[in-house]
Amino acid sequence: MVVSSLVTCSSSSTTSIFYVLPSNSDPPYKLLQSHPYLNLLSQCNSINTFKQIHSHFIKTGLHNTLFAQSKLIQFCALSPFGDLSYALSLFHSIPQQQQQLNHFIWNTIIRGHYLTLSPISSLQTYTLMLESGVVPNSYTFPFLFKSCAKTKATHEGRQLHAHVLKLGLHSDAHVHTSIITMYARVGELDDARLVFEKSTLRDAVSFTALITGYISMGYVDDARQLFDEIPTKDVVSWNAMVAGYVQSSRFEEALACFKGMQKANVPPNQSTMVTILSACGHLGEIELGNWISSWVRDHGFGSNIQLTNALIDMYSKCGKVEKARELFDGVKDRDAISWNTMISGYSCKGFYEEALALFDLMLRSNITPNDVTFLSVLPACACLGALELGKWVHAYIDKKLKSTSNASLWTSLIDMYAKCGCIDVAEQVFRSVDCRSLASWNAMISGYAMHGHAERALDLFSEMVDEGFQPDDITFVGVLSACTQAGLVDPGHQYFNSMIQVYRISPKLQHYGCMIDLLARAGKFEEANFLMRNMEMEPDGAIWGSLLSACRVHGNVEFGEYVAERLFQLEPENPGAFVLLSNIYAGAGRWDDVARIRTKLNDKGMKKVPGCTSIEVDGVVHEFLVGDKFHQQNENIYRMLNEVDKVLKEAGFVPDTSEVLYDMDEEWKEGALTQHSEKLAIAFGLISTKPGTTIRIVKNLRVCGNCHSATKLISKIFNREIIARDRNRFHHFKDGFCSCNDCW
DNA sequence: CTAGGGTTAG
Repeated sequence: MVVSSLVTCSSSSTTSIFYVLPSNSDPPYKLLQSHPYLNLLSQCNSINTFKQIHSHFIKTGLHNTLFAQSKLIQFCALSPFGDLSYALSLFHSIPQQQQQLNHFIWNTIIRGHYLTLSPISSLQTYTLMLESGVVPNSYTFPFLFKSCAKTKATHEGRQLHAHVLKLGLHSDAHVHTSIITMYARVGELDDARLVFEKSTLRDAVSFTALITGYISMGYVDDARQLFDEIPTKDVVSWNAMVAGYVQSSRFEEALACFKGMQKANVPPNQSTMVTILSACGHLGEIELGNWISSWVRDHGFGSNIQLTNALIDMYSKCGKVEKARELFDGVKDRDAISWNTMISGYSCKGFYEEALALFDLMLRSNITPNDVTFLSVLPACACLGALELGKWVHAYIDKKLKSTSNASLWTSLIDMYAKCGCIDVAEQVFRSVDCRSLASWNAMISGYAMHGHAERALDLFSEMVDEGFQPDDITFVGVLSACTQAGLVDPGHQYFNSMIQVYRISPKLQHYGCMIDLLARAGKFEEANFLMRNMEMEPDGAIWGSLLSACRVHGNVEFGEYVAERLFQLEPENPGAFVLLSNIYAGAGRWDDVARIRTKLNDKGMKKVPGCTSIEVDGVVHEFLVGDKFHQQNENIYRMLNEVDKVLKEAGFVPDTSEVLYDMDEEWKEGALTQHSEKLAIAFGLISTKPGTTIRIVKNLRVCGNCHSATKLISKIFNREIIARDRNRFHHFKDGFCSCNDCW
């Protein structure tokens, strides 16, 4: 509709290009500008105050002057305290004859529509303006072009461009630049360049408009070439270039550009610093970050919310999360970005409980969360196993953010459900997503893999390929780990080879890691060793660790000693390697060696990472450490533990004590085993949920053989499904069996 | 009396 009316108006306007000379009876502007009531308007900060001022205008007869009317309309249409519909009713109360005399009012209404996020109404107002016989001037066009840019109205933009040429306004600097910006923003770079090159107007502003276009399309190097041609670069052109590098993740170059700016003696401003802080965060450049922090303080920008948000982001990305929180707490008027930045800071650095606590505070403070919020909250739910909260977020997204077609959000939901043990719900979400992204396929495949559903993972991989998706390196991490979890040696080899030969993906350390783990678990230590020696990179701690753990399963003391020695060299501070080796010795009954390792550990002052299991009950996450006695319900939990042990004993359960680190007497070992964190969490689950309810727990370490056997029996005797996530994968315990088939 | 280019969270 806009298109056709523009076309008709454009032809009619060609026949009527003449300017109506102002012939109204307004007093001279100077006289009115100093009128006390007009000064009142500039200080007005609410619509009620405005109405009072308006009534004064009426009482004094001032409202009959076109100038006063235009000022009233200006306030209503443009002020954040204004009201566009009020502006429109004022506008319509002006007789058409009078309207025709005044460009200012039309231009203001067009701008008002643009500001109230209704750019189409701007264009419609423009057509009304033409129909009324008013000839647009150079002030009319910039906001029209901005409106076209915002709605990607390329066709309308071209027509407006034609109008500008017919009216001879193309040599006006403002109009000229806004045309370049329009073409650049709708993605018509060639046209933007053409307009730029045809004109002799080549100042920093028009250059920067074009440069920004190139940057937004990802052509940063072309942008740089243009940038170097700018005769005198001002602060905005420098800012655009610096931001260009940041937006394309070229952070070092952003900092280099910033140095160039300082060398050129162009003082940075707040925009510069916001952008540079982002680069500092990504690079971990805390020193420059600190310097900017002082700059902000010294320039009196301490209460600038954008700068403070950028500082919060920089500090948390550099690992100074507490410093970030201090800044956050000091902000008076936090905006949504402040909250999201802080949550994100916690979540990215692994402070999941803090992230969720802040999210809770955010909701209590009546701040509306958005998709960015949930992209931090969902991974925290996933890692903590906070399923109830995750479900709440899902419902919220369904209700309020359904229109947000943010693909990452659905991927995060799939990942959250998978990691919280609900693989079937993860699948439902996956199936319900309209526009599946590569990431969502990857999340689903990895989800199946960590639940030990190798077949479903591999089927999904085929389905994905059939639908024309090109798998990436992350896809193959999922596929290969599915093979590893299920012990599928031959298929594992086949996928590994097809990754390299068919999909031309060069294997990364993680892929080799899966293969080495797969071979070692199958007891094929020679093959595993061969692969490790022939890969292009050095094995990391995770690979040596998986080998060591396989040695423990297969009781391979000799190779285990060799592997442990490598691991000690690589990660001297990691107690896990000592613990595993000691377990290997214990399994072989070599208690002298167990003692030797223990002494080594003590000499180094290292402590085993304490086992920790969390369980969510009624939306609250409860954490249990080994031998924890600090829970509110401690007595009831231990009463339940005794009950569990009694029932297990009656069922003929004999604890296997070979995995205990220290060579103590057998009775003590048994005592220590009963206090493993997963058993505490399960006991708490048994007393605090209804009979028959599924119990879901998350453990920070791998589950030990003893707890694994015990949990299988508990699932049968207490008739509970128990879904346990350990460091490596999921275990679904049901009716005395586990989904991992005792292989993990 | 109005109008052109740059800014942060994922």
